[in-house]
Amino acid sequence: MANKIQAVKGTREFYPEQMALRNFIYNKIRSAAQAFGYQEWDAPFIETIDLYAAKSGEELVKKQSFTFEDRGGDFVTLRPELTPSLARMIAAKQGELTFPVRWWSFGPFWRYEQPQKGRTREFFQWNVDMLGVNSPEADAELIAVGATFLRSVGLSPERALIYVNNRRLMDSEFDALGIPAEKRLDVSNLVDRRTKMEPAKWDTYALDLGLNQAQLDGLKSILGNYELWKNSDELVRLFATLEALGVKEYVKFDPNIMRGLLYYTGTVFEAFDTSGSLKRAIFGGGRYDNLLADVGGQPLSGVGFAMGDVVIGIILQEAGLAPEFIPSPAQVLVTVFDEKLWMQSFALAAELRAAGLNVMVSPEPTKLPKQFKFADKMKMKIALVLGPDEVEKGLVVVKNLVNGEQAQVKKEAVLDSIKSVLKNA
RNA sequence: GCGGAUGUAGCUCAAUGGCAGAGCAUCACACUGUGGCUGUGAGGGUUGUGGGUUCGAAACCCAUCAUCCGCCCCA
Repeated sequence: MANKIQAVKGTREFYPEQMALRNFIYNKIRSAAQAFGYQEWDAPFIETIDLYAAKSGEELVKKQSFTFEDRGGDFVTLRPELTPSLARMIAAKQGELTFPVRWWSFGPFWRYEQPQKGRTREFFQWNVDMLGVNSPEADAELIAVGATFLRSVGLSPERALIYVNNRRLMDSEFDALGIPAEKRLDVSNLVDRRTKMEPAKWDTYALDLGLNQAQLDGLKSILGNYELWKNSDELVRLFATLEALGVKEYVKFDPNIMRGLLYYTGTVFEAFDTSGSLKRAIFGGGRYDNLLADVGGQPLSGVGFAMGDVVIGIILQEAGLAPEFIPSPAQVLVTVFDEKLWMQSFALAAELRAAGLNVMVSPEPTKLPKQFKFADKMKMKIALVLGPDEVEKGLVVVKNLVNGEQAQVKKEAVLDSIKSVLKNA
């Protein structure tokens, strides 16, 4: 056991059961994105370190990404996020793309962080972006894509909500309090930490940052004011659009949602599970301006969000919303009676596959009970038996494994018999 | 990078210094043309690894590795 080579820390091993969940998520993601006309795309999994260093800061890249020197002496990074690649690819074809661009992607990402519940070093992430339009109505569409996904996996608004805020609104509120622009990053961090700290310590922290008591009281008043969105034309339009799009029940205004200051400039949003054991965001995103500035494109506004597969996977399992795992994609087993009749079973299976069925045949002439047990474990629906009696008369036994009923039918009628059993199963 | 917990059969876990066990799973048989249910039996262990204390260690001590949980961070 000690000599076994273990999987790299934080990587994922997808046994068929986990793979089924991943594919379930993928299929729901695809449906939600395509329902709004988004196109699937992807970028390289490996990029030069410079692509991230330019925007994200070198320390972040070196500490929290998988970076190594390739055989040619170049430093490359396993992609920790998709946005820089998106920016480059959009900029490269900015003159020929049809705007607004609506793109979505689902693929692997890597971050060199300490694994814990809901976080791994290797994960799959759904990215959805709309580029080339700057309007609250576009923001609402992205939120609606996310809400459509939540609804499609069975997460009701009682179970999951998308909290929305607006950076411009908060900036003007901070201005009104006399908080200088250079303190905004600190204040954003302060707001982000509010739920994690004890109130008294949070107050001290705020005063340490240089806020005066009046500003602190004003800040608390803002963060407790859930009607504040009415002061923002953008948010008023956003919520009107969400109502028209039929997803308003999934969305709540919350002045505590900040998402840092790195590149969000307008609407920001984060989805949370409201009743599970995980306090991590399901997905998050917002509006960003000047996405292409660092990669040499013309200014272009966009809105987008990202969702990792790990947190949503845990939530679906805890909520009992993960689909039942069906081990075998084949619903029909053609049993092998004995070595003499073995090839007849293979031939029958081939006929059935040609007719479009998924069919398995035992790869060895084992005892019938063993073959039936196998079919049972694989949750197969039908077993066929080709014994000496049947072969002699041109018959096949079709057994319904769900209710145990079986019948001898003519070989030509096997397909119809199977289809009728499957229809009723 | 920091802190806490846990490593015993394939899995979930007992055994608190004195013979390493149970349940589930696996396999066989009851049942040589039929799965699930039941019964009987069998196989399966360098107690994560290395060292130390002891007449004696799964247990106590040290180190190490791994996993989980949290902090930091979260592009």
